[in-house]
Amino acid sequence: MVTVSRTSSRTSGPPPTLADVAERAGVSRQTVSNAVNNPDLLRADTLLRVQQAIADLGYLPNRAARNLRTRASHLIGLRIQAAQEGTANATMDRFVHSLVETSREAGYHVLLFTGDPTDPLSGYEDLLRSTAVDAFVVTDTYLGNPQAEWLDGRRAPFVAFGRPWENSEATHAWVDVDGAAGCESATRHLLAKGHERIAWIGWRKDSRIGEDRRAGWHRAMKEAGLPTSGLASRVEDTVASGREASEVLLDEAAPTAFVCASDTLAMGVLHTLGLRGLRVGDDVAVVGFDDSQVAQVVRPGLSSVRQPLEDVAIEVVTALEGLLGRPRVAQQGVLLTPSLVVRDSSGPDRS
Amino acid sequence: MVTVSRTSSRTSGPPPTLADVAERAGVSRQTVSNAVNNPDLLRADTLLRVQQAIADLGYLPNRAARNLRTRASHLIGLRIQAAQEGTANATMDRFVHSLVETSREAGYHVLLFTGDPTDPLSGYEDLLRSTAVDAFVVTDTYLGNPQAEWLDGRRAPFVAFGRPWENSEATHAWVDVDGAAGCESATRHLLAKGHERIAWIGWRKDSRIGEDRRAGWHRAMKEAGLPTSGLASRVEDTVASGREASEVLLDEAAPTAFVCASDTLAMGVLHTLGLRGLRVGDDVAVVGFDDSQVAQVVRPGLSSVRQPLEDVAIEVVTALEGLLGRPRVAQQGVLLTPSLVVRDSSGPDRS
DNA sequence: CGTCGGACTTGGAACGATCAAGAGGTGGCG
DNA sequence: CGCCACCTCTTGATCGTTCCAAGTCCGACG
Repeated sequence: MVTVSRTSSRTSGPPPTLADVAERAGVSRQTVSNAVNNPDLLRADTLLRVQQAIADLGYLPNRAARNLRTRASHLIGLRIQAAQEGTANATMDRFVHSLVETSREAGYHVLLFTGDPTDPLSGYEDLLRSTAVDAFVVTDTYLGNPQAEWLDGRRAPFVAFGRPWENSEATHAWVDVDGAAGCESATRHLLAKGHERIAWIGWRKDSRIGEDRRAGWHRAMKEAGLPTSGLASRVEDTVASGREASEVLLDEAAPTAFVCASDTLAMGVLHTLGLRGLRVGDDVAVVGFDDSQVAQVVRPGLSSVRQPLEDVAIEVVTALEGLLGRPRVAQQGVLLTPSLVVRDSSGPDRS
Repeated sequence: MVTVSRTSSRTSGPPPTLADVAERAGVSRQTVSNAVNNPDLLRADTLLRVQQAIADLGYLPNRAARNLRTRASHLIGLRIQAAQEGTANATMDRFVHSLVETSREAGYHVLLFTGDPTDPLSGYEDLLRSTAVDAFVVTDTYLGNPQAEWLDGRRAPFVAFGRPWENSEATHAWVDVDGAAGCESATRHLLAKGHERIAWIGWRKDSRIGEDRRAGWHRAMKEAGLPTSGLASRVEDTVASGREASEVLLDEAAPTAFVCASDTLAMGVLHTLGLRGLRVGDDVAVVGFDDSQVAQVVRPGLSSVRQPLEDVAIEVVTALEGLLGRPRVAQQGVLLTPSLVVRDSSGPDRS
């Protein structure tokens, strides 16, 4: 088998530098630099000659040298959680993919790091002070984000995926998904099918995200003139909790449908229905949140609210470009609306 | 609220440099550098004085400068796939977490990048030539890996997660999980419960990984003196394929248990059993592969072969350290054994 | 015809760290 | 006493790029 070199036939020696290109093209270093960074400054024929030399040698600027001179790394730091096997993981995975893709188009790469789970700040500081990254994407805001305040104080550019719940006067850029709108549309979807007793299973009251999603369910019910009392349950985000909560609700409030704050909880509901011999969709409808892998492969398919993570990534990168570019373009908050993926667990229209 | 600065009370100005520390400690730049990189070279009292100055100023070496001088970035490149919603994603997610964690302990960070999905090489070249990363972790080896040959040709350090199936004389470092052993132990597990007609649902014949896993099932069956003919099916890795394959197998070969090459296929089997009113575990046992999120939350729980991804990450990083360290320590291949996670889909012992 | 302005190019310095080699002091040994 | 080895620390050069200010060339204009 013959291996064809992709760009140049040079045997692998030390990589070519700006000076090598300059010599070959018969110009100076600076001219080559301009050819790369400000092509407009060169006469057309000179530019062409330089570009040819660059192609011949397979030249690419040395990252470290450029970073040192320009005081920028073109890297974006993203802290990921310790591997907790949960739905949140898969969601984050989708987001990371989109972020990497979008960042690349903007000329940035994504650097992953971890930190002590109990300390929201660990990991950030070292990267910042060693000038390893230009900016951060902060996602771990589920329990407030001291990161925001701290990074702000350090004048470190960052964009948060997640609203500043605690501090409504926060001035940093953020992008978030309107969970309330998602649950509202899920509830409306069930109302349109003829359900009237729709229950909510969400997270404990100290979860701002959980309460936000619950508000969407509540709003839709009130607008339809339906009661909500006794129809809501707030528990841990586990399958077992979802199962237990749905058992209690079925016994005490006899709902015909469930809207859940997560697919994990929704799976718990499906377990309960299975145990009681109730048909999912036909007897009791269920809608989850996150459109996880699980929702897609379980039988019957689980209707679920899907976050537009690709769009979130795009907005995050746009905000980053605003923070890092010249001139600085400040951006406040962006709220995106999720969509509902309908599957069989929604059931048929009720006559 | 009072914000307490974590390390120093300096107002955020330009970050301190080696020279700043040197001046404060009353020594030269080089001495500070040695204090950081080769503390043994300093006299104890001098070292203490320098360390105090470092702490006072909150000094951290500038990454770009160090990278330029040492010709190393302390970054490891990892190419991730375009977001295909599949079980493989979640597996990769677990691996990425472990890799980031382990790399950090070895002084490396993980840089994510993407490439044209149809071109296994795209993305690698630019990072390599711009000296953005020191090495790669190659995971996308499911369809052979021309990457290995190409990177080898470039003398680019890399470690593959996945065996060089095509080229058994490949000399690069790799780490892989023994899928055959996993499926063998899954099959043995079912044999021990008293099953005799155990079917296999795997991937199409051109998948080396799929054939390897199948070999484990085959070996266990042969060792038990049981027939395998008519009990194997090879299909696409989708839930629907798993459902269809299991229907055919049940009709034509009446197996009492299934071993599957993936949780996705196993989910298809569960669907079939549900549709036919067969009790999972009690009537027909099922074992999947990957221990995905799905296996954990479905009811009844799906027994599954779990890859030791944390250990894979450790081995990968060890191999990388061998490649990048001084002296170079060559490492060939490492094969790790997965474990079986038993859940209710295994069913009770058959009398 | 001389000078001026604009377009383009050039050499030198700087970014902040490490490498290589040298300087100063102390002690041991012939 | 003198030489050398050793330990400790310092000095100058360097990595490859971009910034800065000065230089060259050309045609145009007074």
